[in-house]
Amino acid sequence: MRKKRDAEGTKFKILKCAEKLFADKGFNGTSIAMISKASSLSDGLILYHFKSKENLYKLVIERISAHYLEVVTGPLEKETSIEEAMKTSLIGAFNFWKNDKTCQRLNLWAYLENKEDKSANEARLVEKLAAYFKSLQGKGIFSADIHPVVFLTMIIGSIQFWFRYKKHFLKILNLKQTGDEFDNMFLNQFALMLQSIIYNKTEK
Amino acid sequence: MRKKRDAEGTKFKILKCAEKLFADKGFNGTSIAMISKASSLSDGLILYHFKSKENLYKLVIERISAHYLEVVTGPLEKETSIEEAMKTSLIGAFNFWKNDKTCQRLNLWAYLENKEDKSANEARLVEKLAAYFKSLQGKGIFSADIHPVVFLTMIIGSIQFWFRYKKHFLKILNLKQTGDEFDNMFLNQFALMLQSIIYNKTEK
Amino acid sequence: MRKKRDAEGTKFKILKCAEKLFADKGFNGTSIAMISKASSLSDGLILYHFKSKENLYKLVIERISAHYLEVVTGPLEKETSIEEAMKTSLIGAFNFWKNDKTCQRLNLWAYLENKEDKSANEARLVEKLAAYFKSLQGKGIFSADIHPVVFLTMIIGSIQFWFRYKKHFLKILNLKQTGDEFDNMFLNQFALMLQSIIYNKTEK
Amino acid sequence: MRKKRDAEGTKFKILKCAEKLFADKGFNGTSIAMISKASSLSDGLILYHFKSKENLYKLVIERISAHYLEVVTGPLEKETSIEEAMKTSLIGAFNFWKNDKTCQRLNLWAYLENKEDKSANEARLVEKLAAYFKSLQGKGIFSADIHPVVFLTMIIGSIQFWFRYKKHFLKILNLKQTGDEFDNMFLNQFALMLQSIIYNKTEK
DNA sequence: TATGAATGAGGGTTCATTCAT
DNA sequence: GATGAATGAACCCTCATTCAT
Repeated sequence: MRKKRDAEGTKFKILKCAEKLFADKGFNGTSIAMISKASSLSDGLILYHFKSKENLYKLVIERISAHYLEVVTGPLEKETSIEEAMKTSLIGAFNFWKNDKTCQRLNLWAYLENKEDKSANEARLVEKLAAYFKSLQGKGIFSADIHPVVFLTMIIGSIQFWFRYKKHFLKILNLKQTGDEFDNMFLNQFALMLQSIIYNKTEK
Repeated sequence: MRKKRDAEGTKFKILKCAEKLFADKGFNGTSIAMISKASSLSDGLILYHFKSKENLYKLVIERISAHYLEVVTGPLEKETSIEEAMKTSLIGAFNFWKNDKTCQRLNLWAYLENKEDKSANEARLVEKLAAYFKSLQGKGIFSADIHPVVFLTMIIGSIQFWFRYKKHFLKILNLKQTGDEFDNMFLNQFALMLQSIIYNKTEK
Repeated sequence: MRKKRDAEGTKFKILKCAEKLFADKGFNGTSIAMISKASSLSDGLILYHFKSKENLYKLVIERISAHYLEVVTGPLEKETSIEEAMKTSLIGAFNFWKNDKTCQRLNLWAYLENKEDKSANEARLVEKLAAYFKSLQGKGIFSADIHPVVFLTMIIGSIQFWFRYKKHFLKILNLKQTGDEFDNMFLNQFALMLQSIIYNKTEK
Repeated sequence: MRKKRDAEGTKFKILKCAEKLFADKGFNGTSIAMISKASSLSDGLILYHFKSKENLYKLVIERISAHYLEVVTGPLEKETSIEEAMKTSLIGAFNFWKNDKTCQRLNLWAYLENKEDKSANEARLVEKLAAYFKSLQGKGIFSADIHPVVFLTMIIGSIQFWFRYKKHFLKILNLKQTGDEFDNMFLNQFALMLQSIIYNKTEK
């Protein structure tokens, strides 16, 4: 049953299946056979198109980090008012990580497996976010004493940690809330804390 | 060739080598052969002492999480003044993660590889930290409106994220500071932000 | 080195080599490496085609028991006179076990290694043979008092035992006959004994 | 917890445990570790006493075949009347194989694993049984035309086959009898068949 | 005698990769 | 482009055996 020849379509299919599996099981935990099974293609074809497993992985990471860059920094550009943009960004970032486990997991895998994206994407992401915080500081929203990377760290680090630990919190502390209720609670209270930082600074 | 007969010593050696390798390459990325090579012992001996790779891994995680529990919650118990304890804890936690990459990486691997610690240690850690924050709230330091897990998330999440991204920040933003200077900057500014939260709340 | 591409041929080759080795050394005594060596193929290929050693074994047994079923029960169907069929069957069964050690050994191994054929072949064999004896009883050849399985046991058990012990008999009793002479002697005298049973019953 | 030193007792214990395991799982299916676990002794001690697994196996087989010789030929010696002895022997042999699976299985294993007892025991067994049948022929019970080994084969072969297949017969033919009822049926009808041989011959 | 730590070979199996088709 | 047969290395694990204690 030879499949009809559609190189681009085939490559895309492989990339998507590989992306899902790599996100789920990492590089070592994913075999070519798994990908070929998931994509209903042959082992040989995957390596024909991508040369090696290593290379396929690299391309998956590149694709996702380009996506990541776009999704995270996109909303920052079309800002309206500062407070609005801030809130939108926070909620946007939160929901992005809430919905897209794949991206976060791939990044973590890449971090651990020492296969972090050497492409320009990550650099551009950090630069854009740093520039964004700097612009907020320029407008007097945040204290200029605080380095943008510290804000960045606090916001992204907290959100990512939240999604990694929320299920443990629920279980260990035996809380009765649903996942969404718990998420909303976190988001509201975290926003409050951020505001308390902003206002405190501006009052000075 | 050599046949030393020191079961406890051998087991410890294996545990340490396994710990390092698991932290570095994860469970799937570490083979028994790697551990045996690193410890200059035979493959068979590792499984003789630890029954299975899975079991060895479990013991490594148990050891490290007991250590983690002690290091993180230890300082909280012998508190002097609240502010002092708070600061000590923050610096303690920061330095712990600064010096002990192993622990953090093992946790991350466990998260990704779906091998999270089912032992009581993690539960106890979260419980203790949550109780600690609750006590601070009871003393009016923090607003009782904020759930302890939110503080917890913000503090631990930020610190862990910092150590994951600081090298990228330095490189991408082309900063000239040394690693230590950069760490101190972060720590000071992060402490400041935390204080701004505390004072803001107490002023209300 | 050589990469012939003949999946069916390869599978057959593996099956034959495995059959011989399993018959010779049993399931536990046969390693994949032995089979791959005997068939001049790689270890991996055997498991590629047969999924697991266990499954390969199952297929070997299935093949041989289908063959066994056909060889043993085939002659019963095209019966001419009863005595003729009886004799033909006896000689047929005797010669089958004389020539095909593989089948008997595989059955014995399966018995000892607790891997007895769960397929329908053995059941059908026993059913057919039992039905055959029953038909002989219906025609008044054998006493209806004797359960078919008792005849069956006596005939098959004796023949199989013969081939297991004949070489010991020859050696221990220091007999000078050739193997074939010895076999013929047994077959003739055994047939005589069977007849004595038949006639005795029919005279009643 | 060093055990008290009792070399003979230890060796016996090992032999008994090994015997049971070898009977159950064969040579390849039994490991030193299994034996050491079953006997609550250390791996090392087993090889200290028996030099090698191969040697232990040989000794187990020797022991059991000596036992076999005694049990099977013992009753033949103290014969009273011929018919009595004949019947007693048949029932004796039947019950021996019914109760002592170990012995039968060890012999089968040895046959398949090409480790058959090269000692004098088997030779003596065959000789004695052959002599016994010859004596019956001398007394006119059996036709002198039939070679003793043919009788021997028919009796022992049938009984052994019975115990190997009775459970299959019950299952395949969907019979409702208990195991003991089924055994009794076989024994009675088999004895009847033997008598029909004897009488037929003597009538001539 | 007795233990159990230590080894190295080999067990079945998975896997990335190659290549004839 | 696409398949899947074929390979060989590495995987975890079991094992008989050795030997320090």
